[in-house]
Amino acid sequence: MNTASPLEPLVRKLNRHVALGTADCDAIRSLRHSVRDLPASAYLLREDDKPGDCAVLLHGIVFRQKMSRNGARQIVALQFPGDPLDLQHLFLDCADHSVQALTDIRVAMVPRIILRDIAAAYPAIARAFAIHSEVDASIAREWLLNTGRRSARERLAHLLCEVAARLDRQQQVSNEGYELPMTQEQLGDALSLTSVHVNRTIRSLEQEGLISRHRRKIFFRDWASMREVAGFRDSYLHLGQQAA
Amino acid sequence: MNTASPLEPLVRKLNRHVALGTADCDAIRSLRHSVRDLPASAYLLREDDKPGDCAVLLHGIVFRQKMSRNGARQIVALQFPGDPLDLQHLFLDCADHSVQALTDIRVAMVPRIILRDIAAAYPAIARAFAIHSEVDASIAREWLLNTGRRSARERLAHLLCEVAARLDRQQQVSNEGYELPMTQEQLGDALSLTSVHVNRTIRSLEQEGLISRHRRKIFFRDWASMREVAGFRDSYLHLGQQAA
DNA sequence: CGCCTATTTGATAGCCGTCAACCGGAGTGG
DNA sequence: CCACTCCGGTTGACGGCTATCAAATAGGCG
Repeated sequence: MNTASPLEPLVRKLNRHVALGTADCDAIRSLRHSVRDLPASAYLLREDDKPGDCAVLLHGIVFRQKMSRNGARQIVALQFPGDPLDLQHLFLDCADHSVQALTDIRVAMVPRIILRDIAAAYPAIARAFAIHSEVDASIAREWLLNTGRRSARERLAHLLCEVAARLDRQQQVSNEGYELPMTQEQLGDALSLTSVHVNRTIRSLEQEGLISRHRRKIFFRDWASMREVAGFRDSYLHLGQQAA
Repeated sequence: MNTASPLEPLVRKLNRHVALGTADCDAIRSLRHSVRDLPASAYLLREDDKPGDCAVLLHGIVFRQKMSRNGARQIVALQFPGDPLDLQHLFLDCADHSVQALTDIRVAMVPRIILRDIAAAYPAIARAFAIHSEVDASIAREWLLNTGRRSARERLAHLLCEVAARLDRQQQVSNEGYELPMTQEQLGDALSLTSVHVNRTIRSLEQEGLISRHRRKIFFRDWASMREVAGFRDSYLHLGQQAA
């Protein structure tokens, strides 16, 4: 078994929801690809461009964004290691949003056709891709609820809970804290707030003892209260499920 | 060729983006299903429930919604005739949102397994499903931008443009008007506004001569200005594309 | 140490929500 | 045929959450 493949994070992520066989896993590990390192704020894809190769995130954080005509930016999704970044455009020939590195990242570039082919050849992998897309869509719907119907305070708390829950699965949340390398302006763009208001809000959470911060690391001092403030229920992340 | 199948709207919709062969089309038309009529506001699926059979919308309009803990509702998607309504949950065993009839509707219920099987057996159909899901996800991202970064006026205009564009494809937009059978409260829930503010906003669009209304029918008096006000670009609907 | 970016803080303004009342049309029943 | 009812639409007054503008502080990196 070839566990040394750079694509191992993808295998782990896909295995989260579907029980892939060894043949499936090995097929993924053997995908033709090239590893590439990119600096923070590099673009992987720009809106209106034609999607090319598909990137799989191996290390770092990536965000998806759209711009309104008057220049306001909206971050519409965050992606973490193991996430395939181009399932959204696998069969479309025009990108409807941009994909950009939040931190320095490492990705594996896989030719589009290869990804399509492997899905066609391995039904379990096709299903894993489908589930991944479904969960991504579910998160987008929750974000819609978040920006549309929750106050700034709830919104911020909810995002912090979501990131913790998603990172937790990857053992990247140590005890009670994790690093969220987003500027307050980026947080604002994800939450549809201004950076000024993000600052006031995060500060109020801190002063009430719900979280504490050191550099860009965030510590949950009172996890229960945070979930309560956010109204956070993790069912939309579909974490528990092992195949359907 | 069995063009009399009730599932013809689904064939037409899937054919929009992929060139399906006759065998594919006939396979869809022959799907085991039962047609059912439901009254407005009937639930097709409730959040937290286990998804059962998959519904295909044949006639009428359906919306997807989520509720925040304090009872605020957010409509996260609209679906029109031909849309499969359960691709979002095809491989998930817990619904993350509710699906409800906006108008009286007619649906075709297809067993989940049958839908999965046909996708596995006919690659072109699997691709059509994937594309449909990708477009749905793209629309969700645009809604996120819409509620997050646009003013009430822009938001409303954008929704009106989107519905017109999506209905137009089905020749349900006569000349310059179409019926949008949503109450202002429902519009508010889709736009993250209150019904009061929807009223003021729609009224101002009307007084400026951009639209006119008669009952629930909306007429575009000045299509160009509407698009301009909304900052509407239809590329996110991926309408033009014929296969990838 | 100096520059640059990110964070923090204060004052002010405005969009939209909230509350409350009234209107108007469609269906119902007398 | 008309009164009643009910739901949705309309309107006004007021308030609050968040944006905007501006400036000072802090932190990271050369």
